Amino acid sequence: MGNLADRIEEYLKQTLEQTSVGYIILQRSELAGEFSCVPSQINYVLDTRFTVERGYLVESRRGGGGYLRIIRLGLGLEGQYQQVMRQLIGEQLSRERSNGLVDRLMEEELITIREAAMIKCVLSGKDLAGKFRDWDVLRACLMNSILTTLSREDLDKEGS
Amino acid sequence: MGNLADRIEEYLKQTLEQTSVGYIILQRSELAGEFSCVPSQINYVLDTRFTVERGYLVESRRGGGGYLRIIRLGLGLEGQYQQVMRQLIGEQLSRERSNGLVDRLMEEELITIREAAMIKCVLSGKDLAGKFRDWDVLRACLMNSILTTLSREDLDKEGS
DNA sequence: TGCTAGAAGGTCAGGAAAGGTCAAAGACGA
DNA sequence: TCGTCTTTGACCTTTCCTGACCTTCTAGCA
Repeated sequence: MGNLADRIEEYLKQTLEQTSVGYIILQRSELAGEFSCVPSQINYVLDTRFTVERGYLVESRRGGGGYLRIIRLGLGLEGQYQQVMRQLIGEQLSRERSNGLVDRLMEEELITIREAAMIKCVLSGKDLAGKFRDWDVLRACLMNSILTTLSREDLDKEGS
Repeated sequence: MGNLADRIEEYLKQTLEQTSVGYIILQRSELAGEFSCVPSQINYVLDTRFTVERGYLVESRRGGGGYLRIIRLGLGLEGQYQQVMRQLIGEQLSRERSNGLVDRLMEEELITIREAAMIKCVLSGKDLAGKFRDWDVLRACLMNSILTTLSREDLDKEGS
């Protein structure tokens, strides 16, 4: 474990452990400075270790005052569901199946009625009949995005 | 939020919150003085943060006795906001604009933080880069679907 | 009335301050 | 030795901030 990427990964995960808000914010160049490496090394670590599959989401902003924000995705009760769901989704997703999944999420009280309605409506493709092909592929992508958002630890169902 | 533009934005929004008339009037140079920056910085903030998508209108007048007036567009009840929004959406919708709209819906408390995150994530198109063309058209369609759901009277924000 | 100075705000280009991308070189294990 | 993982550096894009210069409006004065 002497290698740089592993050490940076370790450091970030430890910092993430300690926070209660579910995310950390940092500056790429600053972190690179601490580890005496080039900034792009940080991207390498983020790209390879902090992926959605591994339970993390990374947001960033460029320009003056820019930052990186690493968000923890839940792996608890809700997370288990997620993994199963993702397997069920696969590359393509029909409307029937997506509706089924959404209903399950609602029954488990992982999403509200309103969220369910919104998701179903978006995935129905009603408003764009004919405009796009590969709608089943698109639906799978969208459903995945939604699941990722749902497991963000910095958000809870209560909302604001 | 160490950066200047964000701080000015914050300040203006707070001032707007506190007023009851729905707008504020101020002098560009004076505000610039308070933040110790050049006047054109104020324009930058107005141009990037107080756009129509985000629910603001800026009027101004030059010359002696000139001023800036920032108006917060109210969205009223009865689905008035829908009409405004739909006009703003049109046939195509860029990501910047959709993010503005979503922020606006959240500020108006028409959607929760979680719903906002979900919508943004879906509209970001991050997970399906390259897989689809006409993403701006698709985004417009999806946003319209979402608005439709939001206007359903049988659902309220509290959800289940 | 017509002119003009001064007092606003507007525009635009350039530089600075972030983060992003990509390919090539290096390191390391099977 | 081959292939994969790591590391680096050159170059790119986005966002922010400043300053020089422009336009518009009011007021005062001849």
